[in-house]
Amino acid sequence: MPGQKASEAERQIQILKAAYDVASRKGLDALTVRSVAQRAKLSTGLVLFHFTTKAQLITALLDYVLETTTVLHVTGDITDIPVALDRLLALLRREMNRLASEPRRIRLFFDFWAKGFTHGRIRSKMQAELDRYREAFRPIAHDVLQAEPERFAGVTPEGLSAVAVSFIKGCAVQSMIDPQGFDIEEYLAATNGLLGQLAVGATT
Amino acid sequence: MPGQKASEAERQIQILKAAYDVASRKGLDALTVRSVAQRAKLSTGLVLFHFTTKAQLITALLDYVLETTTVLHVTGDITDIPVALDRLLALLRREMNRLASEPRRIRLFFDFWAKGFTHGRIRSKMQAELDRYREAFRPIAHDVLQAEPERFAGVTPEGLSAVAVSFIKGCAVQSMIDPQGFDIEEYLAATNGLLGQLAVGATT
DNA sequence: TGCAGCATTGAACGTTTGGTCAATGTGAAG
DNA sequence: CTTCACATTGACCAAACGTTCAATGCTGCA
Repeated sequence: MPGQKASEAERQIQILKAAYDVASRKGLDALTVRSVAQRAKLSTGLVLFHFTTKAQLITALLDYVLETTTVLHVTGDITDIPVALDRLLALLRREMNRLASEPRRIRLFFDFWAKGFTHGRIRSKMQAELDRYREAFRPIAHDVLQAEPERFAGVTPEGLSAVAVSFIKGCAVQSMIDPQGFDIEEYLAATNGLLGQLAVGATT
Repeated sequence: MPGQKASEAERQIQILKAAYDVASRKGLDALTVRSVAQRAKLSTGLVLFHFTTKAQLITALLDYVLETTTVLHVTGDITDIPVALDRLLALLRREMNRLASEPRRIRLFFDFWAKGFTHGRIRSKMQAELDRYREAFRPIAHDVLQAEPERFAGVTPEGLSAVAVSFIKGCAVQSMIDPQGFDIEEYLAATNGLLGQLAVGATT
């Protein structure tokens, strides 16, 4: 039964959510115009009526994922931590917890990341997103270095935030493929032992 | 013109190399029985005659990639470095250089990694490979901790090697998507600043 | 030389894909 | 109520896919 109209924006969101559902569960390879239509309980034609082409649907889905996933929110409870290095470690902990708490979301993120190898449009979006993410670490990295300049001589805020981001993404690589064997506390204990102890001694 | 026989092993290798060629250039999505056959200059039928099914060809390609790519060789020139922490840093440097020198190989590695999200057989192989890789870091991590036990109190060899591997894989995440903007020296300077300076002071 | 066994070929098949389109129903305007 | 713009449907298409298979040539052995 054709008909049953809905506003443009509503339908777009409905379809996007269905696409997200399919892709986050079964992977981007399983993202089919038909599979999306089925999950949204719409016809295949309607999906393409609103997004014109599958490529545009994928691009829209990527935007949706980037908007809701990777943004680094430095919330108040972290800003309030007095010692800069503790702030950084708290941020690392929270980001690592996200890996465990929303694995499907982040798997989809990396699914797009891998697709970026061969698809220029996707690559540039992922590249920009990784840059944004690293940039969000910079203020805290800056504070850490300023708190103990003599200790971290030669380390730039850019370098430190790059290392922090690499560390998190590397944890993701391990955690996505082996969620069970991924032990956050072990990672944090090692990181803390490598960086934290001296700092605690220096600032107290 | 049918005929033109070759030994079983020869053909398998020829086909595998063609498969590697296609997958490392265009990605796993472009790995088609036909594309492999075309690059190997064989018929489509012959590819499946030797590998029975596309899934088996992919599995064989994964084995081939894992055998030739991720193995961590701790060569003599690194073993000879006297200070343990310098050994670790040298190893990190060499692994990071690999990211830049064989990007296609490593991109294919991560292409498989992403496919592992949804394919159990691939996932378990990748998981085992990541475990092997981390294990290869353990001896050096052990040396580092033993050289300055009071400095790294509470850090286990397992924890340190896990952090080292995460760092490398995280660099890969950045480097694969943005080879140009990836600055090895900046990463190493930051890492060295975070870890190395104190150690150098302590051991000289 | 002739035969048997197997590697090799390419056409063919069934399925799934992204995309098109005439037909149909819906909701608002007149 | 009629009309009209348009959201919606599902059948349909061509292309590409993995896979099958009868036919065809090699090659080593008798």
